[in-house]
Amino acid sequence: MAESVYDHDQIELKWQQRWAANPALYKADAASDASAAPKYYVVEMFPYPSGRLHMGHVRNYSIGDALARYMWMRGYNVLHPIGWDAFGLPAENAAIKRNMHPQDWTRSNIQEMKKQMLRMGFAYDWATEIATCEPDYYRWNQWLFLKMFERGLAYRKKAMVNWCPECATVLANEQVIDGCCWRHETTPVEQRALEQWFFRITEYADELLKDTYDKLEGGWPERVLSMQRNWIGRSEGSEIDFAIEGSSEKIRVFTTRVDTIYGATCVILAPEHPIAQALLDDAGKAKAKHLIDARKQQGPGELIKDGAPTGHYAINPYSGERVPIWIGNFVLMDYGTGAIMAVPAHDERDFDFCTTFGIPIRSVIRPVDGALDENPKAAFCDYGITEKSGEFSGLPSADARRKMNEFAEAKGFGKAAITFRIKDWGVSRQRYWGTPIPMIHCPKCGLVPVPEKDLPVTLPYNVKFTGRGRSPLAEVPEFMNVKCPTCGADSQRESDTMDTFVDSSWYFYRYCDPRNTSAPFDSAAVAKWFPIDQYIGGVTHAILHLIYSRFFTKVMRDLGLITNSEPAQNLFTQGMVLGSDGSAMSKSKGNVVDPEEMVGKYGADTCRLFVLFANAPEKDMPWIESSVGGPRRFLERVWRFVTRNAERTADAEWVAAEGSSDADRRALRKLHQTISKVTEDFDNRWHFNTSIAALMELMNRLYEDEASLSRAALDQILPNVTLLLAPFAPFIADELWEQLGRTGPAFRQPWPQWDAELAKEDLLEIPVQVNGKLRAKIIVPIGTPQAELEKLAQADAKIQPLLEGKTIAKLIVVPDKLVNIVVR
RNA sequence: GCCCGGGUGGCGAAAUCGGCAGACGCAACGGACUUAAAAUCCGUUUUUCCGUAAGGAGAGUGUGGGUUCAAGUCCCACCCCGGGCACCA
Repeated sequence: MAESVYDHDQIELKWQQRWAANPALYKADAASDASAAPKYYVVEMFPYPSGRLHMGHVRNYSIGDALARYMWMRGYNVLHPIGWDAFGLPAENAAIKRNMHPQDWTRSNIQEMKKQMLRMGFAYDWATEIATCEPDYYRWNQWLFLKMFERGLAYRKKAMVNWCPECATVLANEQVIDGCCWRHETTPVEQRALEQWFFRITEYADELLKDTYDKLEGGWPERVLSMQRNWIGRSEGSEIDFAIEGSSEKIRVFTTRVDTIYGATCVILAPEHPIAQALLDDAGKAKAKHLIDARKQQGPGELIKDGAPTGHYAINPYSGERVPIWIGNFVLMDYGTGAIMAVPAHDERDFDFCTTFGIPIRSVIRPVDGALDENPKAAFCDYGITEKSGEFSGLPSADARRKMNEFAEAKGFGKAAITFRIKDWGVSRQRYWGTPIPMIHCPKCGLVPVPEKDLPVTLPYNVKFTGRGRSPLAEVPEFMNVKCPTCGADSQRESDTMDTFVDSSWYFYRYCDPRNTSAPFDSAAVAKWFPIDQYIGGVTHAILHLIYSRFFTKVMRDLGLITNSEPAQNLFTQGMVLGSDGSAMSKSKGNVVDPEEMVGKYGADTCRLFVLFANAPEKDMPWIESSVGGPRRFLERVWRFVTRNAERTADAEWVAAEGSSDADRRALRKLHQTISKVTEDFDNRWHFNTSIAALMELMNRLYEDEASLSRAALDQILPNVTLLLAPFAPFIADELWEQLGRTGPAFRQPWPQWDAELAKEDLLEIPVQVNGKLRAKIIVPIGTPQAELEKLAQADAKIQPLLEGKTIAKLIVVPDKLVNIVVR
């Protein structure tokens, strides 16, 4: 075979067809006897089927694919599935804006994206493909919902939603832009209270937090863990009851600084607090409503503190003091108890609020080594020593907190308490394109779950999408009208659908048993594959998806469905792909690059190599298309080298060089060093940019000595180069493999082994420093002993003059590394 | 404000455990090949100064200090950029 031209289209289309003809190619081995290969379960976060693959996907899936192929070559039994996160708002927006049915739109997008993925050559087992919008998947969302309802983990309560008065509809958070509706940019969004469904994730808050330390540390990126810990936001403090003067009701406040309670000069309620609503007159209620709506419209960080007195008073249970009760916009209803005691002397926010409204400031904590500041200009928030605190005076903050908690408990007006920042997960969406919540509202029996045998509750197809009014499902009588399963009375279905994060919270379990019609999955099938060995996705999901799926795992464990407590042993978060302007690629910025264009021009192999070569995968990747020539030229060089050397025998020049063992030695040494380098990159840190750089170095070396390489050396070099390339550029690898006369897919060959002896350099260049400055280099055999290095370094022609007339104070010799002579 | 990342040539980046800073690639320039161009192959490319040259001397990883024989790497303080959270009591 002679050198030929690298024609990516011809090669890649040929292999795409061959692979498609063999669907078992990327199938995991179902056999589970002890002698079988060890399992490896690698999952990349499944995409939302927008219709087009974007560069972020290409990056994510190229990383995962390289890993999957490598693990196959290392002899593992690899499960590498893919699916579609197919429910969601964009489908509905498309319906409103372009009059396309969400289901048709979604299904055709899936077909389109699947085509693109096949073109990229990703090694997925398509037999496991799932789409969350199909009833055979979402029925198990409903089934899990019912199980959670049975256990009290799914419940209903009133909650605020964004409401656009113009559309007369509920808006998702992402449809609210600067406090206004996405379709009416001058209409402020209002807050309305609706009965909605929640998952009791707070029940698992402690375990979710604890396992970030006990189970995930080491396997998950530290920054993801720290984001989750902040999100869970565990906080130790006290709950204290303030009696309301002239009422039997009490206001319960949460504070982390009960030691400052003698400095409390008012109690502040969230405007929506039920007690506030009871205490306020009509004018006060109007003010409260104003505070609530205004808060939503203000961007984060710019809320100006506002509030009003209720005209009522509360009694400090420690001091017996009478303090005014206020409402304040900075007090959050859904954190703690929705009420605080304001201690302006020792809390910045309270200081701010109280100075605005002329509420007194009283210091009760002094610095450990200072005096009490009676007229503070700012809040003193550090721990210190209590003063003016009755019987608790003179104690360090920590002791005061403990004693005061004990006191409150003994007297029955309070206790030590732990509060979490994380809230129960609101799963109701007033939307069409999601999983119907399997509940029935019966006028007689109340809330009745849909019996399991009636699942799935399927989405009706004929629905009008006006973008107005309540949930679209509520307008479909055939869907809504149903007999109560308990008493048979005319009833209404729940018209809300589930948050799409429900779909993605357990999809990787379904992959293990994707066509099961009698359960979400077979427990034994899951036990075989879980936990996921490697989960890969964007850091954008660091909190929501990754905490919800951890929650689901714990719930499913407690339901007896699975035995693992965490879904993924290892998590890898890749960086974003940035546009040429350095900001995230987005349609609105117009800096999006379509992978398909690039694949057309350069081929999928080049495209994959390009995204992996640009930089380390966990870092954000700036998009500089002009550098794509590098990876492309590299593949061309590999192609030419392998094709023209595959059968080279009768070349006179070459025959003459047959004895040239130096070239062989150098080439083989580089080959084995490269195998070692690429293997280490896979095993330790996935810096594929350096793996590919190493392959490029190898090619450069091979070109240099090409004419002198022996047949024997080439017979070792050519197949190994091909195999080293296989995880990154599967098309060219399979083609070259075939051209080398081999059979079977390249990614199923054993991964090349390196020979440490062959990889070893025999001569080393050792830098010689004088006083830390590089002055000379000596060439020595590897392993030259310390004494010998000392002698050689001092004898060097460049070093000697520098030593003349000086005394050697110190001689540092690191064998095979460097010599440093310290002179005086 | 708090919590994470990060700052290295004209550009993307390497430097994995404190040991030769700039591997690999892009762009640029030069050479070979060619009637010519493209492609390809080979070479140069951090920077300043001295030298006709071979070569030599110095500086250099955001800034300022420190530890060390030796610092991009460790410590302290600060500046800038990106991301997350943001009145969480």
